[in-house]
Amino acid sequence: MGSTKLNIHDTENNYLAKVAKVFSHPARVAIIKYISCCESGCICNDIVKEIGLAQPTISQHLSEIKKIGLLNQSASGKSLSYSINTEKLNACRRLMNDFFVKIQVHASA
Amino acid sequence: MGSTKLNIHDTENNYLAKVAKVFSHPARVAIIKYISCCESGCICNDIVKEIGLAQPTISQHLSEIKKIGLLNQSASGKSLSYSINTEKLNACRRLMNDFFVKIQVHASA
DNA sequence: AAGCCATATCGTAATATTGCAATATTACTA
DNA sequence: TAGTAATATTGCAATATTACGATATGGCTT
Repeated sequence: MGSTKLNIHDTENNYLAKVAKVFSHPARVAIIKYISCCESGCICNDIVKEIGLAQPTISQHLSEIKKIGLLNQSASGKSLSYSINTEKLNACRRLMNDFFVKIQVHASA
Repeated sequence: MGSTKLNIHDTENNYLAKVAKVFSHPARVAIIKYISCCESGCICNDIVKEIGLAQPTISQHLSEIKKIGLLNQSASGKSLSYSINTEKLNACRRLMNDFFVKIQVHASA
């Protein structure tokens, strides 16, 4: 008991929930915003300074965001540089928006 | 320790995370879809039969969805009838979409 | 009023998430 | 190659979430 019963739901619903979960924590929202604002990539260490959480915590959140493929990562000297994978972001935007639109259409029928 | 540090994030990020959280569980996604498909309101008991989770679990999920104002509720005989608050749904859609668009624009700049 | 049906709430067990200190790893630099 | 800076991983404590049985509540029906 206690864990989400993924098996009783269809793949589509599970995936939408998985994507939404990435945006369901304010630190991750802030991290994504911050990365998007950095011209030509964002140094990981700067995120730690910006957000106000400990380095391991940021690292953990970054890995959650990476799991759905939303980040490009590249080495930049001894640091890592992150940037938004805009294609994936667009896919997320469409996924969520299509969901809302579908609900709206059905609800208004 | 352990709990989300809401106070270090701004209201906007906290609210977006709160909204996204509603859609971050497949059962809630399924419930919202199901309600939207029912012509003129959806009997709560039918949701229980449809989704395959126990009645108290559905009730709990419904209350999470209600918390952001996404549901209209009305008595219908001895049952409750739920329907989607389409205005609120639209607001959620815009909130998420504007967020994605803003990220996209910044990331591509 | 007694019984029944639908929903909510309570209590609790199982699991997941959040956050951080300590430590490991990786990569540059002197 | 030793030292250092940046990031990841590990381990763990605190809290939150998910799920459900038991029970309470509220409204029909007879």
